[in-house]
Amino acid sequence: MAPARLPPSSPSGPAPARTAGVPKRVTLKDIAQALKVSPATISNAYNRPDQLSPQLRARILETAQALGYSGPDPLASSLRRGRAGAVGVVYDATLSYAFADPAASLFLGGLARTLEEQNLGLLLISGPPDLDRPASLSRIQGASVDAFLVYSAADGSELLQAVLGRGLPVVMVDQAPVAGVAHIGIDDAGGAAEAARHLLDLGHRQIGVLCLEFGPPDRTLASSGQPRGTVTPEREAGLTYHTTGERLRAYRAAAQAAGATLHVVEAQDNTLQEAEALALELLGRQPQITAVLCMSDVLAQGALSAARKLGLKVPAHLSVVGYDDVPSSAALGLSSVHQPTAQKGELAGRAVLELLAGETPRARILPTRLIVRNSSAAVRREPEPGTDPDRSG
Amino acid sequence: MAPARLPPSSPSGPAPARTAGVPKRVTLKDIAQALKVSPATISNAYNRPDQLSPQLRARILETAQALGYSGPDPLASSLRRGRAGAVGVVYDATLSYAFADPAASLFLGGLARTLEEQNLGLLLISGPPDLDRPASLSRIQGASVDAFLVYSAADGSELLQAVLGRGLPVVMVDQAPVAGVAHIGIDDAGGAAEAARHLLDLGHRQIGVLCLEFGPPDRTLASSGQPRGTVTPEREAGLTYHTTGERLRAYRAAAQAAGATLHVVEAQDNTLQEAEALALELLGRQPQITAVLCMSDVLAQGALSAARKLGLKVPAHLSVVGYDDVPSSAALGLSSVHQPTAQKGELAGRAVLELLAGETPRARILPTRLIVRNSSAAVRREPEPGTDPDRSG
DNA sequence: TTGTACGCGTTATCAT
DNA sequence: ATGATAACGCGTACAA
Repeated sequence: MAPARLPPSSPSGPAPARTAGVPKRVTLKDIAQALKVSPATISNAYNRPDQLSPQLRARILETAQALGYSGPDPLASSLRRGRAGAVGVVYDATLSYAFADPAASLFLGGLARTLEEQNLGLLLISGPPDLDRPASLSRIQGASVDAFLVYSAADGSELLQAVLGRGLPVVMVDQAPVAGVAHIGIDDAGGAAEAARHLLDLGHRQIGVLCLEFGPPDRTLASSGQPRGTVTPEREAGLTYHTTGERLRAYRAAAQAAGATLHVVEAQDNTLQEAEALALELLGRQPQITAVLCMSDVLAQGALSAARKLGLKVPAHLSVVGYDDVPSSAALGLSSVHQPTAQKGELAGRAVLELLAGETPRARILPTRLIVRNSSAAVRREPEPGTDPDRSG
Repeated sequence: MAPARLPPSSPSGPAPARTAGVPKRVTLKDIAQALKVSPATISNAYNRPDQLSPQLRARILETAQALGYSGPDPLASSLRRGRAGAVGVVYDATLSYAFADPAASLFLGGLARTLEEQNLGLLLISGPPDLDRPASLSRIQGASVDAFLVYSAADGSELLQAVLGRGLPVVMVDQAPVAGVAHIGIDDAGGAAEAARHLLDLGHRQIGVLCLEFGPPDRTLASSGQPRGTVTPEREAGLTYHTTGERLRAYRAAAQAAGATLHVVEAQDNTLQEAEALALELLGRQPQITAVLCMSDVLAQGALSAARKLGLKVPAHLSVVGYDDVPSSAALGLSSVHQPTAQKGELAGRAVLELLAGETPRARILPTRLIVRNSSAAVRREPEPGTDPDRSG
């Protein structure tokens, strides 16, 4: 049967070639034959109009239209030229999660803007739908791209290996540096330390920490009797997400210096819903907590939501500090660590372009800084924290 | 000079072939020659392991590794197989704007999830960086894809024409239906009508409307003396974004039926910042407004932000209703029209898959429904609206 | 200004 | 289980 091709439904377009038995695809050669011209001339008509008499070119375009030929096949063209015209963007998580984070979107936007300049497309390649590694790997091996950009993959991830194995130019973003690979990142630790010190300076000493994922999901955890998000030593041993590690270590160092106690839980998904559930559980279990450090604004927004459900006023009863400073956080009055997310995307794009041009981009670490809004305040000096009737809500 | 290829920096990998003058790329044929085997066998070693003695396959993989061959070239493979392994996603706006909307992200996430099942990649193709139509068009013509998905393009957009011109399967989402083209959408008008009636039922009769873009930017507006966002008859004549049109007409019909007055402004960008600025201007100019209808939650969040800056309490002084019901809106307590955004993406993906399989997907219009939260309330019966001291802030 | 010839790297088919 | 051959659709020297 005919392949899944819709007829050109533009009312203006003439009908495609004659229906001669097999609906064979029209190619450049067909046009050449129809016009008794060389294929090269047809090619030139599309790619180098200056090599052609305008009139011949007009005739060519015309009969091409008439025969239903819509220009050189991009695939064949790419093969011949040796450039795919696209950059592969690899995430070590399902795309649906990637897209759930506004920060990721911002980054991709910046990246796209830069790559568009050179007419490069963005081929999105996500991590495992669940745990289907092989499928992801084959998607990497089969990607028609000129370069790769790896974003937030776990240290030593198979995806990373697969990408490196392709032997194409690679730029890594928000990852542990790998020797010989271009690299763009932010000052994760600096921002985290600033956030932690901010809360410590406000007098908080019992601080909850909502972490991003430590690493790929650990199935063994599901069966343990512990509440979701519990950070066991085993779990912490699998701390392979660079960003999570950097931030957590910085939180801890600051807390230790101030003699404060951290209550750390891990959000398996970077979603508002997950964060809300975790925060509810954590605050219920540890009512002495007066502040929450969050590794993303999405998590922080979940914490805000949990606070509201518990009847806790922010920042009077509970301080919340996020990370990323996504646009909606300004509207929410959320204190957060700002990072130049879109710029990070642009720089990553530049790095790709430089690599493609044979240059060697230098590694860049972008600055972070805390933006204080209305979600953080000095700890309340109460007679008996924990017996506050407000907290029973 | 050597092309922009990074050396395989994995410490375990052996060095790539000998450095014999030209760093010519190793191909399947090279492996075949090195092993004195047929190219077909090498191909089989990668694609059909069962057609091979395990030992021969092992030898092949081994020398491939030694020679720095990382498997069949995806481009050549695609050319030969006749499938590009990717779907082109076309936006009629810069990707950076596309990504700025959480709803768009959600949609893409759902889409990606579905396409991943068939190992199809997502090739993102955005509209003009500014007004550089030709570049966008060439990106469409040069995209190595098996199908296209067009999302929110203007009616009759050149991008749309270019896509249709490729003769590939096409799915359109959130667009005016085009005969013969698969189509997924939502009940834009129904949701908008519900939102409007909600405010009207609450007694609001002076309602601001923050619209999404009417169509591609109109340069002539910039020089006119009118405030940004003003909806002139000329501008409204260029109302080519289907979603905007559907929603606006529904708002108007409902308002007219209730004898209410609408104050319509157009946000040229779907961003919180733009919406905030527009809302500030609008509420300053028309203080009698008691409610704002917004065509997206991003715009609504901007309106909330503006209200705060004006010292207006929501919903006591001002009601705000959004559209899309993105995740963060729940945390903000924003009343909004919910649409099954992620599901829309999945269905769009299904439609693409069906088209690729030679089937004809049926058009689907997904339902919308208003979610009432805390940003909308009955209009205040005040002695003199407009003289309220609170509003002078 | 136009044509010729070849190669890009792979895979399907059919044979052995 | 393995091999030979012919496409796939196009771009580019180079020659005419």
